[in-house]
Amino acid sequence: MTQWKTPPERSVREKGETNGMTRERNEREILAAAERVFARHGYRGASLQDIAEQAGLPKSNVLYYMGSKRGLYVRLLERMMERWNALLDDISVEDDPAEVLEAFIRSKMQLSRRHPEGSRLFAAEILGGAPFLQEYLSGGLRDWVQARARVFEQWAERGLMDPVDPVWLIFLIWSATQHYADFETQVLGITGKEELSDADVEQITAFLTRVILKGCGVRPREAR
Amino acid sequence: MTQWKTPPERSVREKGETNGMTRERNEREILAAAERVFARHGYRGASLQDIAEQAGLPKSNVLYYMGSKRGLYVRLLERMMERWNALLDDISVEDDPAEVLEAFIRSKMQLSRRHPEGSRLFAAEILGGAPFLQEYLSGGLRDWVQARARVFEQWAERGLMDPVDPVWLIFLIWSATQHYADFETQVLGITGKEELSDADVEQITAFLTRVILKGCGVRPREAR
DNA sequence: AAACATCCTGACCGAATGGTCAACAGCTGC
DNA sequence: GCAGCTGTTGACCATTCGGTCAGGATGTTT
Repeated sequence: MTQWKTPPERSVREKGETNGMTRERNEREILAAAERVFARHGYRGASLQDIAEQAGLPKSNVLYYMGSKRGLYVRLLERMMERWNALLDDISVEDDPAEVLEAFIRSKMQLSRRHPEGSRLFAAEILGGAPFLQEYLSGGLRDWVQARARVFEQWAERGLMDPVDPVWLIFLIWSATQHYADFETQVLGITGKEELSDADVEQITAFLTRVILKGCGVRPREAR
Repeated sequence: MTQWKTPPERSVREKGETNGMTRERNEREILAAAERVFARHGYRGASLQDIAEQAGLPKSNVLYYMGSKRGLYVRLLERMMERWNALLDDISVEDDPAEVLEAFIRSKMQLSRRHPEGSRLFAAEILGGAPFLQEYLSGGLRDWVQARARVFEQWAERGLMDPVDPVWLIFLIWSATQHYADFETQVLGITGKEELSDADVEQITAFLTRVILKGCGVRPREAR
């Protein structure tokens, strides 16, 4: 006969909660905890035990909701890709380069700031050779980059900016903004700050905008 | 009585090799394999079994040389820090900003290119909250950054460059160059290349130098 | 050739891993 | 009030983890 422990003192579900509410709350809690753990330790290094503890649930419950470690991870990646795809969705040659570039830098910076764990999760996936995202990188994201690169080139032809390689420019903006999420620990350690305030972020955004726009010969609107 | 397997077909050591040679060769092999695996999967996600297989040795042998997983990891980090510290070792206010910034960008780019695994290992450590490097970040590296920031500020005072925040400038250069090691998978996926050639790297270096120097108002020597 | 140090490695260990399952509890619709 | 989903969870499993160790193999020294 199996020896059972004493029954649990309390269920995780709040007393008056409906089923749907419980699911929603627990899933949210699990996804948040998992994003932290996967971002910090990568796919292999993350453990369901750790995720479960941070979500305040038993490990079995995490598997009940998410099915498997792999499924949970993929779901997090997809959520992050959606956020990314919403960025700078429509630009055209008719737009003002200064406005578009500043909007790009600003919204990318906000993505890093609003979802630092997601940004780091993405970074960890790439560092590990992007086993789950390779298709996306050479597919959807590639098209995204190429389309915007085209617009940059046309701006250059019209003399609105220097004829720099547009793909390297996109990578430059990407890396500079991504850095503040991925390397937050380093930035804080070196600056001696405890956290980056809204004012800090605004200052960094202004710095990046100024240097990058000037660096590729884009004149701010009012200067034309 | 313990049941022994058939004796090994061949020892790892080559037949005529002296002891010292063996140690050197095996340690080199282990460090290279470990750098790859730690970079890809982070500290927790890396397994000694995996490292041992990639080094072509039994797991016990890895532990014989390196003592422990932790020790191996720390040794790799220290090796990478040495490489980093050798960068841009001495600059002064009297130097030419254009020369120094270009040298900084170029040497940092080469570090990413020559030691991509080491760069990624470093990135993974930071992503994980820098449990082994926190002290270094808020100590030695902080001083390194502050010292160079001082010089940048003095250049700005002398009108040799725009009065931009020097720390954000260092981070910009850092992130832009680091990106090509850490996100190599992404860069290759998006550009559709199989690998970055020397010519590609030269082109990127020139692009970054041009944009960043122009962006913070540094005139190349010949233009003064 | 004997004595000694270094090198090598399979067997083994306790702990932790992702995942399954059966038993139970609570809300929901009839 | 009762049947049937939905939610909950401890026990359990095979595998892998980092690490230890004994004992054999090889190289070096005398």
